[in-house]
Amino acid sequence: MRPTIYDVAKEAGVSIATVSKIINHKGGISERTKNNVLRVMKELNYHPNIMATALTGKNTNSIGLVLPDLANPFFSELARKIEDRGHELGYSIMICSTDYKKEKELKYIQLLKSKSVDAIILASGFEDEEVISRLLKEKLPVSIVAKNFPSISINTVAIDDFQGGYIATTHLLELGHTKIAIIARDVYSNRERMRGYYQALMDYGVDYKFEFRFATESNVETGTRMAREILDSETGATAFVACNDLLAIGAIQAGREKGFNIPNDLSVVGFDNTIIAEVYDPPLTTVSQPIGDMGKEIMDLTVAEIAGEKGKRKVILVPDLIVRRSTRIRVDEMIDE
Amino acid sequence: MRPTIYDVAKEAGVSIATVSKIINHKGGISERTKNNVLRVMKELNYHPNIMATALTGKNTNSIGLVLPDLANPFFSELARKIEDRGHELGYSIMICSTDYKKEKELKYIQLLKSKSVDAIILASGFEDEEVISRLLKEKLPVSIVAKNFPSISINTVAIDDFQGGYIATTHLLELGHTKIAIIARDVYSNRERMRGYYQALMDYGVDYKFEFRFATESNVETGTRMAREILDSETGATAFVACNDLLAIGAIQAGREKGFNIPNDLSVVGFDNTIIAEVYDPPLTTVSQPIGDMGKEIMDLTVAEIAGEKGKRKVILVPDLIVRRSTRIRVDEMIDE
DNA sequence: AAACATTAGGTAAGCGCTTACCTAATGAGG
DNA sequence: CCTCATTAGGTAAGCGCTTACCTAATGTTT
Repeated sequence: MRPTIYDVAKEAGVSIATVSKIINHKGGISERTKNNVLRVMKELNYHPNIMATALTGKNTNSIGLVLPDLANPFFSELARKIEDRGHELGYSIMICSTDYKKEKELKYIQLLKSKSVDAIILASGFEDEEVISRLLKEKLPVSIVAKNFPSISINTVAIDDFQGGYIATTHLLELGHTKIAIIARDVYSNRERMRGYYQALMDYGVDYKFEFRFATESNVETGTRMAREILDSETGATAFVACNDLLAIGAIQAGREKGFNIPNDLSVVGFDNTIIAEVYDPPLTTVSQPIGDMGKEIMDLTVAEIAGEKGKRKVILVPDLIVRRSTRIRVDEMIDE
Repeated sequence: MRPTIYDVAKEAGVSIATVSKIINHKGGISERTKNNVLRVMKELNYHPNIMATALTGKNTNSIGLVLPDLANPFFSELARKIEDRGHELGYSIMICSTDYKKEKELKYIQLLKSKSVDAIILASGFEDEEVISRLLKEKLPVSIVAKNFPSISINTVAIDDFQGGYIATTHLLELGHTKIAIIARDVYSNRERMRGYYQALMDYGVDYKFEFRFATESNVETGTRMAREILDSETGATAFVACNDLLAIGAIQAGREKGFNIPNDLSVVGFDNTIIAEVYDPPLTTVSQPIGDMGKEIMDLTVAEIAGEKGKRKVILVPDLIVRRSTRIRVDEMIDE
């Protein structure tokens, strides 16, 4: 069996209280005794039983992370950063993937609570504010990353989606495009990006309308399907802003189906700057969410809240446009003809 | 505060023992009492405190997963499957990324032990058998996925890497290639794949030699660098088998640098069939590890071991060649000239 | 109807740890 | 040399739960 505090106490010839005080760095113990006990702990390879510690009201040093899909590169990169910062700070992470299903969100939150995690980090997803606000009623610290609920007071790290949509669109606008379509899902962040997109269009005085429909999923096929519809329509498009890299790749594929060269005949900007954007051919121009910073920040905020620091904060990071080779100055159609 | 078993007992007018027996489906309780207690539990929204349960020697229903890098698509896809199957079976997963560092492996294993996980799943990595065999000394169930230690008796799910290397190479051979180079890292699985590669070359009687060096990392740049060296060398190559998709993409990029068309002038087969292979242009011909099956199998094996089923098993899955568009029949150089 | 088996439920110890409170020993102040 | 702080360490209760063992009240058997 694993050694317990009793084994250490007996071996060191002291009481368990003394051992406990040493473990917890409480005072009132002489250097001599302390060193001796420490030595015995080493010898026995003693490690406190976290369950027992947690039972007495202390923390479990574990944090739950609830996200839509761990297999999605954006979330796995984010999870990795959160994990790293968590470990630095002494916390382990339990990950749950919800597939954007409300019932799973509820189920996993319940599960994490019953595991006595010290806090829960919610990443994106969670269209339903009720889930959140119910959760907030309890004393359990909760924070949100990669998504912003403007109306809820909760530790948050997110990017400015509006600005992301704005800079993506502006980039295309400055390249001379006017027929710029957008592919987005019906979720908060995407809607914000669309607002940025419309704003940019307005600011540049371009009046482009196309028959917009929300994408239902975040994958390549959906992107292809959506882009194909737009390309086939009356209005057409010479550029796309896609609300994530997978959709962007779908759009590129739709363009290629039609024999377009990317970026010469069709420009596409993605979103998220996942490894896929980097690796794709052509490498994607994309709006980069600073995943590393987000992960670190949210972990720091969360741990601060666990530690009892009360002020809630919202950290809005600014997205960055990474210009690669999927976008290009628009060659005027007239010249071609 | 969260309600405890005492609250439920008092509210239902029974003793805590009765409540406990109901929770654990032990007999000796009348339907009437049982239903009443169940009702009270609902009302109070009671959930047993897992820490307390674990303290009395029962399981924590959590499993540690130690893998090299959660941000790597292969591992995040695998982790997702493991997570899903784990949740189905009632287990939560704690993930730790080691970056292939032995010290982190040790550290995280220790951490997971102190968290009282019911079992640990080791995914790939772990070049050092000693880490494993030391771990096996303890009663804690340990299993390995995506890697095989032939000499150690331990629950294992892996693919037949030798065969994977063999079919990748054979595919290229049958397309008429003879100058087939391989890009691999110095880890067990890659070495096995190389064995398969050499075997295939032998079986087809081709005698191609190039100056082989191990890749030091698994990323696109490294792949590019390795491929460039080979392409620039005296011997050259018309095809590559790369030991993962990222390296494969690197090789393709090296080819393109030289003005090669893929697959016309250079064929490349990857390994792992991650989302990147699917999404890349051209889509990668790659050896597919059945990630879903691996995840499910390893979880099942692990849970069986927790449940006390003793027979250890090694499940070797067969890899599958997914032919896409990064490989092509070799057009004879003579014709070109 | 006596003797016993069954059934339903309760009592209390113990899992490994923290902590409020207690005690003994040492040293300082007068 | 006595009193009182101070310091080093110990005692024991309690965190929420499980479980071996016990008791009381039924039902069965002859």
